[in-house]
Amino acid sequence: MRLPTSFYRRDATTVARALIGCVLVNGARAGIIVETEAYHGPEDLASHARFGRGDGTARTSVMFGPGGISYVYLCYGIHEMFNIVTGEAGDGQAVLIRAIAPHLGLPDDPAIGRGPGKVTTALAIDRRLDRKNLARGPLFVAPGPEPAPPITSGPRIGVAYAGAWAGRPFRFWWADHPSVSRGAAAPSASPAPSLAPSRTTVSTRRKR
DNA sequence: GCCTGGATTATC
DNA sequence: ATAATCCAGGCA
Repeated sequence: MRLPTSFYRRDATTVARALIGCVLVNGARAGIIVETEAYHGPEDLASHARFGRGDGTARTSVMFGPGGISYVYLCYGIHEMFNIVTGEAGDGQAVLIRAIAPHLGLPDDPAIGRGPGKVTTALAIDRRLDRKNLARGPLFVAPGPEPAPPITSGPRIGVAYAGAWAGRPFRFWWADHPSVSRGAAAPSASPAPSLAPSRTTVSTRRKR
């Protein structure tokens, strides 16, 4: 059973949240989606859609098509990123799959799909699977088992350049799940920093 | 054409 | 902290 096209033809934020707990399948391999990010249309300064639809030649033109199609691109020259186009034709939206937990055909290691580059490596997804219809073919998403998992949201990762859009809570993850790429809830597990001896180097600068 | 900078990850 | 490594956008 796979999710129907209608599932994807909704707002990116709605789809990003709804995908948590679903099963991402590529052939004989599958993982449970535990972390996603919503990217909106041209108004979203963090989105690849921010430069407009680019008349057919642009890598991102697929984002302006109807929901339910894959969008796979190369980031930093090294990592393949897997996205699913959402909304209606013309919207320019997509959801990035940032982390999966191993399910079928994968080593039972919570780190195997922890991070967007790891997701594509684990499931053997690359740019040959760009622009594929998830309603048919070996690449698709199936509904997850009930009950729905606990979901938390927060700012997207690595988009500090996006001005006001950088801080919006468009990242969703399965609360406290070990395969989430960065500090899920970390409820009160914090600090108590006081007893630490003075550090000699002051490298407190945080880039992203 | 040339330059810049990423929706990252592993390692120095 | 930074190398690895490729492509799109911006400008000349």
